[in-house]
Amino acid sequence: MSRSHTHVSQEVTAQACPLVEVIDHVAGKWSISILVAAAHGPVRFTELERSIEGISRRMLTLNLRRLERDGLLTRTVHPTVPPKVEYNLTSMARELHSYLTGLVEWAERHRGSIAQARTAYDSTAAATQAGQPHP
Amino acid sequence: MSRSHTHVSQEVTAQACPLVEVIDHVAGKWSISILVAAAHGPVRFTELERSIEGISRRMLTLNLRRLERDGLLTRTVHPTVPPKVEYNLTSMARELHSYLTGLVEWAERHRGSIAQARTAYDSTAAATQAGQPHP
DNA sequence: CAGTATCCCCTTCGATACTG
DNA sequence: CAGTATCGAAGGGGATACTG
Repeated sequence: MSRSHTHVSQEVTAQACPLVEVIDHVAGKWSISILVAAAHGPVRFTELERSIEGISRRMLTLNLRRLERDGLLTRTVHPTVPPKVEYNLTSMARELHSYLTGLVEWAERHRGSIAQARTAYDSTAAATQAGQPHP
Repeated sequence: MSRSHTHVSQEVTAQACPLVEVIDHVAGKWSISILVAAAHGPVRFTELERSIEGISRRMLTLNLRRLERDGLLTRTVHPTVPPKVEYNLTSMARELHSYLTGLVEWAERHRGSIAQARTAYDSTAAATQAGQPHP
């Protein structure tokens, strides 16, 4: 996304770091899963990989790096063999955590209603214009 | 190791509406902007288009449809000329709204710290491996 | 164990143009 | 006003293979 017209003069941090981008990083589906999964304490790479259903190693790494860069996660490497890397939430991220769990709990509570809403919407669309992708 | 093993995944994904997908729809950057912008009352298409900085008409339409399909927005067409379409949050979405504003306020509060964290991270990486992230 | 690197598909998104 | 249609560029994301 490129800024089309911006109030360029004053807040440099706002320029370097648009709100929408922060939200995008923090509220992406993998970010949320990672932050929630990492909240209960130091967590290792493979733990995350196993506990987050459907994430690939690549996506996990990418998101981990981005969250670390944004100051939401700390990454601690223990110079042992085999290597051991632990991730923790920063205090900033711990503050975020309650909103995220609120969101996740909301999603759990309403998952059923949403599924129903979709079915209803799809059948309405089918009745209206009789052109649905094959079931 | 199944302590803190979340029971939300396996059998639920068998259903049509995985949790991660719900979260993705509801917490995407445009979805959040739209839901927050639509919270204060009936809002029209062009109002949204103008109030959400950086969104394209296409993205607005796509996200609006998806939110409507998921049962988070109602779309009311007034058969006048010129046409008038109003969007409202459903009660389900109104419940979501507090978490979303919490998130947005968090992002506003910490935008500066995040920008700093990025700068720090980037200079550390540059010092460590003399290789900048791809421009 | 904890990643990187590479290939490649497929979705996302912006730009633009057209319509009821 | 409130969309829909189409195109082409960008990059998200999976599969796989390799490394310190």
